[in-house]
This record gives sequence, structure tokens and C-alpha cells, in this order.
Amino acid sequence: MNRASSLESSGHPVATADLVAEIRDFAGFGRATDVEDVDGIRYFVNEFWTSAQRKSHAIHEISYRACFKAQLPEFFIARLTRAGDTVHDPFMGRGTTPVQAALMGRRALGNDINPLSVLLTRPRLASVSLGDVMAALETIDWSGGRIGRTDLLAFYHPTTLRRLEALRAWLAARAPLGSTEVDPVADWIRMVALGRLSGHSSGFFSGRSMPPNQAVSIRSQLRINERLRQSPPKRDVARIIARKTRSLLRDGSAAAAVGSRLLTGHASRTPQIADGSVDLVVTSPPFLDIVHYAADNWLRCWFAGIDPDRVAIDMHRTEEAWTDMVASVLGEQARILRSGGHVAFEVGEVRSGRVLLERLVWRAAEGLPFERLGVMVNDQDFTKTANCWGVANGSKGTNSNRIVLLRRI
DNA sequence: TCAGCTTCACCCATCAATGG
DNA sequence: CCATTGATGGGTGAAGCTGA
Repeated sequence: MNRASSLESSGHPVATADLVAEIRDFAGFGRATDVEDVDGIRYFVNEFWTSAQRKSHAIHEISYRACFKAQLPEFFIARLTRAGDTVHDPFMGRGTTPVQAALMGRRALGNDINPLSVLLTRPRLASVSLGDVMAALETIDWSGGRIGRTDLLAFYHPTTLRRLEALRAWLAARAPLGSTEVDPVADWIRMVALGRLSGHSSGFFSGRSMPPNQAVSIRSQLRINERLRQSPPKRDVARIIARKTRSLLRDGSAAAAVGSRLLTGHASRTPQIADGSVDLVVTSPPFLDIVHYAADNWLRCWFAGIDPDRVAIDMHRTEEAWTDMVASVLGEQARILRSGGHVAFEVGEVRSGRVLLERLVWRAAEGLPFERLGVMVNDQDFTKTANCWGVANGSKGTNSNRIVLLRRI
């Protein structure tokens, strides 16, 4: 079958015969790809997708620390798969890859060590409507909540906290953790609530706080309250959930994702996925010890009823340990990929560009059944949270997507 | 034991861009 | 107009390490 010349119904060209040629010849933003060899690795530098914020499907817009733009998986899914093919992300985070795959009619697989990932991703692979959500919110007894943790009053007005406790109890009955029999509407409501727990506007349950992708400690919140002379305002939890639901669904939802599967475990051990059953892997691992997922997620763990101490998120401090981790994950991807399938493995520059993680990934792939096609660098300006500590955008931290491209032999 | 050094743990609390 | 979004790193002091 000549995949290179076929076009699927969505209009995306599929399964290019030569990904490297397409990247080399790419000029979608009026700029030619800069190709250079550094220490035997071929780099392709260009702007490959838009740098503008919020240009992908609205259903992606849930808060999570460290997530790539949906345009990244879209770029590879469009070129390397066709409708019905299987796409996997072993480090799915908020689930950008599986959700984008489902939106494009692919079978979506995903995994993450953090149990929050399934809670944030699964509801967006189901078919839920605003009407379903509004109706369910009507059935909740909002006055029935009992405050368990008074320290959370640093974030919430007592009435808000009682409402959140009522919602937690309702969720525990309708969509218990670890159960496969969850009510998809309750599952959706929990996903939305997890993104509204803290923030800096009236669309969040808390008083003014840091953005919800990095919840501050109780102590810090008390200091913020003092400095701003605020006490947390009363919030209409149901109204906030309804409003965010409307926003998330404004572009529609994923057409009931067929055969999707989400796992909670190590990226290097996914025995639930059969040998040779995957067409494309698009992923991005944690970058060394840069992002502290456990600390960021304490408030969400409370809401969801997850014991944060039981979430064993590995931190790889040294480059050697990190490279070993990547090698074991790539070994597992080699097992589940079909011959001719691809891996797009994204990293960023860390430690002010002194550590080039893509070189470590390149080395980790050595000896595995992969053809190493090169490193694609998506180079563009964007703004980020580091501004709040006076770190200028574009100067420090991660400012580009660097994607190691592999083809399964 | 201790000086001298390195590493670790923790704290901090924006603003530009975009879309409704 | 206003709500919402976004892959930190430098400063600090404690703790750890090394060699005499």
C-alpha cells in the first residue's frame, strides 16, 4: 500500500514515506529548515508549528505542569499514522498525546506513574455533554459536606470547602479510585474540579493563589493572604465547574475513543500492551529533577483521595541515571512498536542549555532496534511562569522542543 | 575535629498573550 | 474588559564531604 500518497478523511496527509525529507523541506512558517551535523547527530531546526497560545482543540486546556503543545503530537500523528492506527505515550501527563490521537480518530494508549494522569485524561476520551454535566451537578447535595482539614481554609472559604467535601463524597460513590466501573459524567466533573482547585481569578475555588499547575503550600498561601489582605471568598463550585465544562467542550469532544487504554505504572513496564501493536509513540519524559511533580500535586492528591507518599515518581538527578531510565523506556517502546513504527521523543534544554538531553536520548537508543533519524528542534518564543521570579521569558529554562526521531527496524 | 569547599533542600508568589 | 494560560532558577543556609 502506498501510504505516502494517501489522504485520510480529515485532510491530514498520512504516513509519509520519508519523514526526514519532509522535515528537511518544511517551510510552513516561511522559513527553511536549518540542517546541521553536530557530533554525528543530524539536527533539523525550524518553527514546525504555531507559537501562539491556545490554538489547539479546547479540550486540551486543562492545567498541568510541563505539557507540550498539542501541535507536537498532531504533527507526528498526521504524518506517521492513519485513522484507526495506535498511538501511545508512556509519560502521558495530562494526556495531550492520547487526547489528540483520539481527536484524530486514532486508538489512544497512555501511561503515567502518577495516578492523577488517568483522572485527567480518561474523562476526555469519553463522550460527555454539557447537559449531562449540568444535570449531574443538580443532583449533588452541596450542603452535606463536613470539613475534614481546617488548614485548607487558607485556600477556601468555609462554605466553599464544605461544598468541595460534598463533591468529594459524591465522587467517591460514583467514580471511586481504582474502579473500572466509573460514571463518565462524575469522572468528567472530577477532572474539571481538579483543575479549578487553586488559581488567581474568580474561575477557581480558592482565593487568589498561584496557578493550579503548581499549588503552593499552606504556609505560603497564608503569607499570600496576609500580603494581599484577603480571606478566601465564597465560590459557587457547581457554577465554576459548569463554566469550565462549557469552555472545554466549545470545540466538541473526542468522538467516543474506540479501544483506548490508560495505564498507571512505570513507562518501562507496560505488559498490557501487546508486542508490535503500536504504530507511533509520541512522548516526553521528566527532565532530570527539574519539575517536582509530587510537590506540585499535593492539593490535587487531597481532592482525589490519593496518598501522595504512595506516588513513587522517580527523580533522576544524574545524567547517567536519567540515560539508563530512558534506555529502559525505549527498550519497552521497541517491544510494543511494529516494524516501521516511529518514536518522537521530546526533551528540552535544561540547566541553562548546559545539559543537552537529546544527546543522552541518542546514546540511550544505541544498541536498540531503532534507526536514529535525527533531532528535530522546534525553535520559537513563548512565555512561561518563570516570569514570576524575575526570570525573563526566553532566557532560562526550557525554550525549545527538541525531538529525537527513531524508526523501529 | 575542623576549615574549606560542594551539594542539597527549600523558598519565592508575574505578566504577556489570547479569546470570549 | 476580563478570565485564563504558562517545562523556573537564583538565593540562602544547612548538611555533607574531603583531607590534614
